[in-house]
Amino acid sequence: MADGHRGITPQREDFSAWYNELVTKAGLVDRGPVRGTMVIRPYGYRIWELLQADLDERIKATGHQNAYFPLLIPESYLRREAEHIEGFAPELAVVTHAGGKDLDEPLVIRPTSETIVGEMMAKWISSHRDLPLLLNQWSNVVRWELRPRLFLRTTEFLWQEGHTAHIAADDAMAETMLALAFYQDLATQTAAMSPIAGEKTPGERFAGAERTFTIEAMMRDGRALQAGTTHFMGENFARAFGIQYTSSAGELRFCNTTSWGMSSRMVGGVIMTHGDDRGLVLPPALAPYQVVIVPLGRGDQAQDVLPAAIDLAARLTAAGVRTHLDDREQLSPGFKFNDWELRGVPIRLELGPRDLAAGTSVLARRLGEGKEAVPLASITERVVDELSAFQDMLLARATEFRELHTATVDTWPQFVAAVARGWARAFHCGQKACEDEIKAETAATPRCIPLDGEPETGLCIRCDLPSAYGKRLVFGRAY
RNA sequence: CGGGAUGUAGCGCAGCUUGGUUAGCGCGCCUGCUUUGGGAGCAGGAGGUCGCGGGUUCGAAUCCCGCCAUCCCGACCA
Repeated sequence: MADGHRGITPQREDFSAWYNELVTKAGLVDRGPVRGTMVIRPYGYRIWELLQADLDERIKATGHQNAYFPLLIPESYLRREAEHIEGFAPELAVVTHAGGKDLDEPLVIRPTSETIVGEMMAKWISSHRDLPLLLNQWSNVVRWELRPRLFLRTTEFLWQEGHTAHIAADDAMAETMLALAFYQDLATQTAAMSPIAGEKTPGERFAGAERTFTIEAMMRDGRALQAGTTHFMGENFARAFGIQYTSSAGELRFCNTTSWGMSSRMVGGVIMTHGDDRGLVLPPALAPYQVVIVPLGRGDQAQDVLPAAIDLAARLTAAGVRTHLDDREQLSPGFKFNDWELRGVPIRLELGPRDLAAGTSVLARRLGEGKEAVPLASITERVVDELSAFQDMLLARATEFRELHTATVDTWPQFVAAVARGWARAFHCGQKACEDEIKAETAATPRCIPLDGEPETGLCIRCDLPSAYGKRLVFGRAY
């Protein structure tokens, strides 16, 4: 039935409306009572947990340890690093009243934890033997952003922040690149996104960092999403917080530090990378349910079908497949099909009297046409193969989409056209003022200096000065 | 902070211009019966301080003043 209230606004009609309707209708989130806050519902939180588990494993496997630092930070800490406070001051939430009285010193709700981690590192590090110190924390942070968007930029968000201290700048740089690889691998292998890894231009750097790196993913509206970021701080924070060690030669030296983060924004990235007009499309590695079984038939028929469905679910679960049996009696099969398509389940299995008689189950993929009857005897192997193929297909599709919407350009009109529908690879002079002009005219910003870009020189796409980075930059409109 | 819009049942909306009995509709929810291979049908039922505060009036969801909140588009940003 074509009841207008069902379904969601098509992407082409209004991408933002599509996104907002989808995240709520698919049961991922609800809005919180405070502006810009969101309640992450079980289905959405499970996706986050799967991302979290995957990344946490990568972090621990490389010698990092999890710790937890306090939510409240003395305001004075933030002021220790000049650029840092300047960058974050406008978006801080500050507690000025507690325990029934005004506080002597206001407490900042962490927007990020460099300062308090730095303070503690200074206490814990005294010798070169204490280095490197490799820490990570999973936490929430609060930033009073001007323009919230569900998952992409919420007032409070969940993330992971790595903080490390090293002897040599080289070591800290290697760490910065290692963390970038975590994100690139997570995004590619697990989220089936196809981001470009690269360095931020000086104008886009993290407040207080010497160098900032990023992975930039392309959403289906052609815009860019920063999906993970790593920072080489040099000695900036070490000097601000007194993070010093005595070297083997007996000299007192400052550490080189790094920080790096991946947030719940990534969930929004997954949605906008793969979703379509029917709803979510989840990569199997992140799908709360990889397979949903819809039993068909009722009454006497159900007496045969339901036990068979339960058995099928058990076999799939035993094979390591996250399986859900949709045994809701009051809902019709058609409703369930649409519901699970909205919720992005990669594979649906239908099991009814006709299937039981034939010894099969009908398999339907979230993308692609048609259904197929699969023998029950070999179904677990088949499902495992299908999930793997689905995961690969999504990555290939995301990569193809990104390439199709990225143009290498050498003239301003080409540039304008390219960033209107996707990304442009172009030369830039490196001047901040020139970046600003480009942004004012096209809404596009330099997303990154791609790591894998070919060495090349040319003239700035905007002002014709010589290129500053020895290769083309990726430009795009960003979230 | 600039521009635009909206606040009426869990959700989506109508009613407001031209004030007037118990404030409606669709979806959802509850009960019963019938249904179930692509968003089921019928019958009955529950659910509302009409965002908040003033004002005008015999009478305000409706008119006037003020306030608050949220959403969308920009600037800021993971």
